[in-house]
Amino acid sequence: MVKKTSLKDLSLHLGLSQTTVSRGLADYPEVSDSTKARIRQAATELNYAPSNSAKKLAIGKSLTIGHIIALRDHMTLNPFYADFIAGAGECYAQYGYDMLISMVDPAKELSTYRELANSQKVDGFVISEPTPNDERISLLQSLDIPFIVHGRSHAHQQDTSHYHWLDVNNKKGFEIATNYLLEQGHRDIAFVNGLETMNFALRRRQGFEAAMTAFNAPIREEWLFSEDMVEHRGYQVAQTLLAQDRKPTAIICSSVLLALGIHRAMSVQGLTLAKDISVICWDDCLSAFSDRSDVPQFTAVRSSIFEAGGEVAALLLSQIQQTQTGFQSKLMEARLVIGQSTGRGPFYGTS
Amino acid sequence: MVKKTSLKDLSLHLGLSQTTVSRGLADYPEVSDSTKARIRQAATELNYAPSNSAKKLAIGKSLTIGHIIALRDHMTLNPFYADFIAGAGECYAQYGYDMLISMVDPAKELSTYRELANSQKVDGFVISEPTPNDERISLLQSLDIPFIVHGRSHAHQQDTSHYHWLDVNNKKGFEIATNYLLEQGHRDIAFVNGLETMNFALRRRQGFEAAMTAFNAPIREEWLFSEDMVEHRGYQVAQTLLAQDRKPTAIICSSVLLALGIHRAMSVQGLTLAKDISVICWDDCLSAFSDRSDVPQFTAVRSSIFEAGGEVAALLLSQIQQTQTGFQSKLMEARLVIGQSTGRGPFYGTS
DNA sequence: CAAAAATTTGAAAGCGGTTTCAATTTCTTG
DNA sequence: CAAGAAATTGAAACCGCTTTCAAATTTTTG
Repeated sequence: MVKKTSLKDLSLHLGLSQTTVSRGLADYPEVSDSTKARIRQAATELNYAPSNSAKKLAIGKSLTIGHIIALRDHMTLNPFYADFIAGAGECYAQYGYDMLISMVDPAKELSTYRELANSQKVDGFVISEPTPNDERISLLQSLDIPFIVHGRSHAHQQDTSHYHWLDVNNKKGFEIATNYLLEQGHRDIAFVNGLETMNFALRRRQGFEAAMTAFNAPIREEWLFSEDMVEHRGYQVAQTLLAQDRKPTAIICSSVLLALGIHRAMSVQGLTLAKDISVICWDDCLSAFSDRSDVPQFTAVRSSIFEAGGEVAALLLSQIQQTQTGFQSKLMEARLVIGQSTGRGPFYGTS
Repeated sequence: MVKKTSLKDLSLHLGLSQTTVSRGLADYPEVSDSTKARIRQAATELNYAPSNSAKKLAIGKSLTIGHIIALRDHMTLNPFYADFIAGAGECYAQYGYDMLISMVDPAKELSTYRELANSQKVDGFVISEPTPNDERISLLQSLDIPFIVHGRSHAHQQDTSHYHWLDVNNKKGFEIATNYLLEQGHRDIAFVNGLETMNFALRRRQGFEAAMTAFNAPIREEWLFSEDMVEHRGYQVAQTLLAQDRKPTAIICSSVLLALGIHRAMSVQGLTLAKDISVICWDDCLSAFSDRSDVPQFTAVRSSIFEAGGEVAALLLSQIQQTQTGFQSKLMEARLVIGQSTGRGPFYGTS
């Protein structure tokens, strides 16, 4: 391997001081345009590339954001998280930041945060999937390192002034969806939620219940589900629902995968989407699952998790770069997109 | 924020030289046990954490592996890649390495490799989804930086001595699968492959054809498909197949998503897996799609892409750490796991 | 017990940038 | 044209760690 050219080499070659060369490359105003030009040319000629670690050491920052992922018993990255990271990564690249991803044993999760922060490997963190009363939040607060949470932690719910977050309006999203079904004449609506240990699922349920209650539509306990959001579970839940005497005329569910499973169960029974049962799902716009057709298969409440990743990153970076910034958190709105999976219900035009 | 304790602070506090403290912390043999103990205690007391960038600068390595992901028109991370990364990340963590993920515009892909290598942000790269005659390979070779390819690039096919790779035996995997179907008495076998612009898909096709030919079973052109591996495409292809007069008795396909789509199309027509049509798919054991039941839904050729990620990482690290290592590439074998989607065909027991 | 060997410790020179503060050169202006 | 202002450039300190080479101390040995 050829010896790398350092700033010193470059300055020697140019007959300038390291100072000037450094400034020239960083486009400082006090360097004359002519020398800047010379410097730049020499830099490309000698194929100069600044050493990252030297720079980091000098400026005392890492220009790196950390994402720590706890791998619970080899359960790997879920596809939601992958999209989220992709969105964030795109933003980092734009601002010249790097993304450090650390896969760790859950037992070592907290110590990894501590280590990355102390060794200054990262300038900030993104926390995903906050749990109720998340320990990571208090840890990072005590370490006094910038971070942002994607979603909200229960405990800190009322007092949001203590940490930055970005969340999507889960409640409103499903409130709108439920209202749409109600307006279309549905009353018997089943709700297949994600696991309600997670904050977003709770909020979605609140949205559903708020809409139903406001409309005076009955909520049937046996039509409420809190499931792992995978195809298989959707299939099973739908089987259960379809085996009952009284079947719902509409189902609202928390993920496209669940919707696919529900659809499969319907197909097996010869039932058709929209005509027999209307289905609305929450769609995180995952690249892997989106059908790119003009009229989407499923009517859905959409909120791109990729975009969310980008927003989270942008918020965090602005927090890091500005010395004194006002408190910034952000609630994104999801939007209802009508697809082919919903139709009119028996009470259409009644109200 | 409290001022971080540096090595100097620590040595001053201990009344020792930085040299000794540094050695003590790194567990060098020439430091006496008693001083080591003192050093360690003081380190924890003062909450000392070494600066990463200082270390990197001193040793001239980054202890970081780069994964560069080109985001083609906002198409985000595919779930395969996410699992792969998770596997690799776990390995890196074990060896004290970090993983740097860079999402870039495809136009900037090559320059990003160059920049990361030159600025010494990374000590090596993992290349995924090699294309025929991949430019990245020649670039990294010329940059003289360690790297490993997951999969193989066409051009370098015969001459594999030029770069390290890890691949799964795609050909043999589907050869075995096809043989299984043939033994079970199937002859009319359709093949729904991934896009055959990709090397792995080509190899799978070779496996299919080899088995069919060896068995003297006819290959029907109109039963060969090369598709995007998404649920929707599986559905459509199956619809086409099921609309023909002569239907296959078995379908072999390149992904679980395709299999799900095929299954959906069958359900719509009232057809049952195994009984009416047998389906075998390639299963990358993605955490998101695996059904955790004892008897899996689909008979499949399995090869964990998570594991592959780990192996790739391990191979690369050993390459980096050993000064002089023999050439190491690795071919992993996939294994056939019988599930509920296959049954006997019309020619069972004939041969 | 002195000399040689082994064990510990330390001073100082990097690693490759950034940045402060001073020095030099060039440009204005009375 | 000399003096002051403005524009450029540079010397050297510093970021925090590793490592070479020398020095000091302790142990072993004849």
